[in-house]
Amino acid sequence: MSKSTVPTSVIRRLPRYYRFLGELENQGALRISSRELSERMGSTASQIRQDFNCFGCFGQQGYGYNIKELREKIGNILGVNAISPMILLGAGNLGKAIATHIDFEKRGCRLIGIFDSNPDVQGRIIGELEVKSTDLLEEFCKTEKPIAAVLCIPKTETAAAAAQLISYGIRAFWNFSHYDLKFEHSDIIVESVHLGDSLMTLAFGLHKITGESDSGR
Amino acid sequence: MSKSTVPTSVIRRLPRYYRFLGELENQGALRISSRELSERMGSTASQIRQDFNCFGCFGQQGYGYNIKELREKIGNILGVNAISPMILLGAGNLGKAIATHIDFEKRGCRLIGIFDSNPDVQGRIIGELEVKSTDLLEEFCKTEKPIAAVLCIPKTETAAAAAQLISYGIRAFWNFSHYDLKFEHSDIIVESVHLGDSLMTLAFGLHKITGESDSGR
DNA sequence: TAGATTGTTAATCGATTAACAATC
DNA sequence: TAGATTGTTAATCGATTAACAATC
Repeated sequence: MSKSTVPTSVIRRLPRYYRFLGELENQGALRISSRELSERMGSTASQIRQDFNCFGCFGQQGYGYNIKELREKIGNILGVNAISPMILLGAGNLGKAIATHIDFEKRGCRLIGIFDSNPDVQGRIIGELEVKSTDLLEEFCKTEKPIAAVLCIPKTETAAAAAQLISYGIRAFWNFSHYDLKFEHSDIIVESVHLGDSLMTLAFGLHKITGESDSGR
Repeated sequence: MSKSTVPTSVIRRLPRYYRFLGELENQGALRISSRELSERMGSTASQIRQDFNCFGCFGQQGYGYNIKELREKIGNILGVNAISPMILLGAGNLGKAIATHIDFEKRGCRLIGIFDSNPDVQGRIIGELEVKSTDLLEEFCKTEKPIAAVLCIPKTETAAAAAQLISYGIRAFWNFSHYDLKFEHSDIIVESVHLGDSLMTLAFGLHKITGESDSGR
């Protein structure tokens, strides 16, 4: 029975809590206080307690938090056990890397199909999946009912592909294309990873270090 | 002569402005008002004017902003012309994808070396670079003086590798490992891309859609 | 019980939005 | 000039931090 709406800022921190708690559990730790966790994670004890309280009372006064229990609860909130079937579009370098590098199962997802419009890559095996033609998408979605799609396709194709996928029942996108997906009046979920923007942010920092010479005044 | 300190929230929006302005320029548009840009980008005109004013006065009352000029100015702030030499560690699936998929040059960076500790991948060509042994790192850094490093290495190796690289003169990291790099008392720049966390955030949204059945009560 | 640490309210801080005078 | 739109200040909103009573 979660509080009405949990702020996105809190939700974005949950996977990180989950990771840190996992490590602590592996190290054999049983309990942790918000203060100690805050020191390890570089945040404040106050924020940690506030965050957890969005979902109910996980701790015990005078004791702290039970690591195993807390981790499980956060896992349940994130839905790591409610596996969602996903497909991936675009078996280029990036698509291949995502498909092989990410442990979908650990994160509440399962990759059940990979598609590419390029006949040259169709038929190749990535992980345990054979790359299929995008012509088979509609039929596949009808029978296998994936709920989300990873988009590793060029910017120019993204809008059309997303629209098509929605008509096939896809409700969420993990978007790696440089196109800014937006669906104003619908409940489609979009999680975008703009690698180019991320690198530019880094470049800005570098520029500040190095470029004390230029500066157009 | 930029204002004392620009908030990170603003800096993170700059690459996106840069992208949208690039598209407008390609479409042949000459000027744009903060209102029109806000509608295209899904933000507010107020925010756009505030953001730009962190760096000085880019527009003209009654007219709006000159697209070409504005884009150039943002590009200069981001440092897209002040090329920083970078190296990449870890030529696995992800490292290979980053090296080939990202246009570093467009974003103020140049990839000048790829390194991997695994002899099996050493010697392979990725893009235009040959994967080198990590044994050659120190010597390479001495002569080529890269300033930043992309980390596509396993979590367990990240802390040690980062410390080593800093001793070789590296000042910034584009971190794809699942390890949370932190350098409390130094001016090292870290831009982390936690793909796993990103997927989990998506999974949370999916869980909310699908999992109306369970919910611990 | 006394000490520790939570849950929760209140205070602060920063970021976003609104408003409007300045000005092209 | 009149209309449009910025630059900038003020108001609002949300998120973070501090404080402390509740309680294990």
